Amino acid sequence: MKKLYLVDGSNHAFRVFFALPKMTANGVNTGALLGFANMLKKLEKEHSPDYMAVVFDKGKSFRNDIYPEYKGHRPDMPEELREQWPKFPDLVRAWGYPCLAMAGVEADDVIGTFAEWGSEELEVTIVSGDKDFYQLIRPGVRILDIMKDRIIGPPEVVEKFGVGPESVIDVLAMAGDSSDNVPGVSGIGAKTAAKLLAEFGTLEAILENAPSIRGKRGATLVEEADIARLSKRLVTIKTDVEVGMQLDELQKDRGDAETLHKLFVEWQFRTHLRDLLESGDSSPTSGTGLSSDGYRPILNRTELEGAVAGIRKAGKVSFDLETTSLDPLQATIVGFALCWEDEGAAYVPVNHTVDGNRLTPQLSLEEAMEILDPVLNDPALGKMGQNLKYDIGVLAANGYSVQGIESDTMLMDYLLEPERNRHSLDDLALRYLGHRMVPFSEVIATSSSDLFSEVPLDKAVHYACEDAHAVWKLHHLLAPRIAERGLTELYTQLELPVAPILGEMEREGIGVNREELVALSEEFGERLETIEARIHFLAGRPFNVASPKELQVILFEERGLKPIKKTKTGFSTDADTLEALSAVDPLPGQILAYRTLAKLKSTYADTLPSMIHPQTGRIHTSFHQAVTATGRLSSNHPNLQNIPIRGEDGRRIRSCFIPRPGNVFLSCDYSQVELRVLAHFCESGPLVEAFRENQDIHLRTASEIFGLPFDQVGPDQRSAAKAINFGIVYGMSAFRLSNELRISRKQAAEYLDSYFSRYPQVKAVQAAMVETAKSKGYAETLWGRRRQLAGILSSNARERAAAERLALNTPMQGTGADIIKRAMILVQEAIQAGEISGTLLLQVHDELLLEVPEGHVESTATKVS
DNA sequence: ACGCTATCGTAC
DNA sequence: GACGTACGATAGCGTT
Repeated sequence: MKKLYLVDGSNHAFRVFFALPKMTANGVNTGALLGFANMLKKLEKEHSPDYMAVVFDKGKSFRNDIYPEYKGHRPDMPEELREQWPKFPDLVRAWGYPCLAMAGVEADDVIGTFAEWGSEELEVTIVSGDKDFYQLIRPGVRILDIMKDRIIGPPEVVEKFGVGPESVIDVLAMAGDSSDNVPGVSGIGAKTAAKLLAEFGTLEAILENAPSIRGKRGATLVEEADIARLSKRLVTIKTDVEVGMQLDELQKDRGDAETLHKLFVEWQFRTHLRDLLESGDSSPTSGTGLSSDGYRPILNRTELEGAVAGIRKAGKVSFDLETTSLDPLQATIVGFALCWEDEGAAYVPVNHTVDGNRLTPQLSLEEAMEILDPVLNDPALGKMGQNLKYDIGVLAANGYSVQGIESDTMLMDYLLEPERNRHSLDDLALRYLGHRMVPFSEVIATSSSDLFSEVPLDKAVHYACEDAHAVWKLHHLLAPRIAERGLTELYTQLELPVAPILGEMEREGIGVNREELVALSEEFGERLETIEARIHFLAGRPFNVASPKELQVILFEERGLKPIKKTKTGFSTDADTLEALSAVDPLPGQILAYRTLAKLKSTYADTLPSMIHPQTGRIHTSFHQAVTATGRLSSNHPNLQNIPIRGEDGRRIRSCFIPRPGNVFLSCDYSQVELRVLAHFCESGPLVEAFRENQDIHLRTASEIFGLPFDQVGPDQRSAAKAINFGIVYGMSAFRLSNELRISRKQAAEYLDSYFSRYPQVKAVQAAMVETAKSKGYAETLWGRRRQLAGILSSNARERAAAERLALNTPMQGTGADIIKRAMILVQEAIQAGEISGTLLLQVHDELLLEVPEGHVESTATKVS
């Protein structure tokens, strides 16, 4: 039997809107549309309908004529959804399904009519979460709640209403419906209605026999008989609407792949785009995609010189290196992809091989660079790429330099949407160009080894040219958007210059004492064994101390300790909890000691030696410039931004980092950079004064809050003030402060009140930041770096509060990040100009670590600061 | 065997 | 529930 699916469009639009977090693409709300598209896809995939229609409501219906208050209590449609409303039919139609909305009736009635028609010869499924539809259930008609993956048939109806589908209307008529504002009979709910129906059979019979029903209920039924009959008319779904369509028209047509493609690009629906492009319905070159027509190899000097002439004429070029490794220190350059025009690109192989033998003909790296080097080093010729830090790094490792860096598409996308976690070229091409790039894995699969140098030349040309081509297109698409949003200075003066500096720091690496780390690992291992034995003894049996799950059993079941807080899956055993429990039991303290050592051993002492580069003998971290939502850098493999500093054993890890002989580490850090930023925003007041007069900032805060002169502030008061200062940066609540300081919530609230009364400018600045975020939809730093705040207008208080904290924190953390990036550029310029001696090694958010020749420390330190 | 999530802990 | 930004280790569970 063929299957007919009738989708309640309005119902799903609302449900997905509330179910999904708010989303925007280019400032336009798209969350509900994405949810709807996901629903359609799921329906197709899991149910493969033969016939289908999507039905929406359209204005008021005949029910408002018979009862003006019908659906009268409904709040207005949220603006974010209203904005998306007209686009649902566009989506459905482009997808290929019929989409209806009829004036005068509701979607329910149209669906009811189709269901009536179809029930004879088709298996009808009504896709909705609305219980009103239960009345239509019968053999051949069922309900699907696709969001809960639930199919509703007669048994489920009985479970919900206590009656079969044939009596659902009567139950609804008596019980009413508060969301639709159907009155029903006073004092009767679904339970009572079902009981009455069981006794009398139908609503009419109940109303006829109402005078004989004892008590208040009988009287009410007599009084409200007309209301019950009205309610019945309201809840009864019509099944005889003049829809002006035939059943066989409810079929999927070929759809409009081009429109669908356009919509998906506009709304940035990546997975749907990928599906669409993979299904082959839309030619990959259609729309804004990329054409591979003009991709060509360059195999000799004459052709490369021709290309250079083209580049000089164009004034700019996008380039991409193909290599054999992601590590610039190990990578062999295999070829150059170049693009200097809207259509077409070229690939210059320099180290391609066929089964290990050098391919002929092709230029050597030296020959190619003879011709390309003048281009790469001509500051007047703009160079653009994707993550140029890498390409420049590889060139640098091979002794070549690059000048005239004009654009990096990864950094552009990062400035446009810093909260995104993917800024890869594949992702950008899909989002902005609607183009699916050939994945590297697919290209490499055509080679006998996993080296790009072994990839057949035609495949290599296509892959490499596509990268350079996509960068060229993306640059021209995104550069105006950067300018529109006032991000040009941030982009050209901050992010672009920082990238090659990060590359240099990565290649420079940092020295470590391998033997010392290994010795520490051994020592920690022995101490861990001792502690573990003690823990097992105290627990009375052995168990996996590293398992929070097992630990929960030991602490909260076997030892009967009182849990302090919960996690998603059980009771928390985190450090705060263990510390609190250690007052009443010796075991938690030992667990804490175990955890601390285990962390130091596994994360640092064991791992760092394996990160030592085989060629340089140093550790080369990766700095990432397009990861954090605020503009900070991140570091991994290993993360050198979280090397321990607190605690004796932690400091021993840190001391394993060593400068080169004859050099010393010079660490230059900002003091309270984020509070300084806040002071800058405040313009005046005690915070500004404190920094101007170079006071101990926490001491000053304590003195203000507690109304004491500096010399009478106690250490506890200073640390309370310190906690508040930290809290200010994060947008902390009184609850959290009370936890932090182990004081009552009331006391904490008093501290905060006292703080804000002494620092009214801070209060005002914070209010202004939240206000700006609410009106603009994003937070911004002093230099205009933006972070979209999706939840800032949310009706969910918790989500909104979280967004408000981001609105406070992001400008401070982000401006701090901007400031130190600026410092990195200035320091690097000074080093290059010979004004200071030394090398930048690390950036740790508010700190720059340099390696400086002994004897130059003082002068360098002075100049850096 | 591998990948994902949860929990925990390190830094600023 | 309740303080922002990261990265990474281990456990434990589900999928291939």
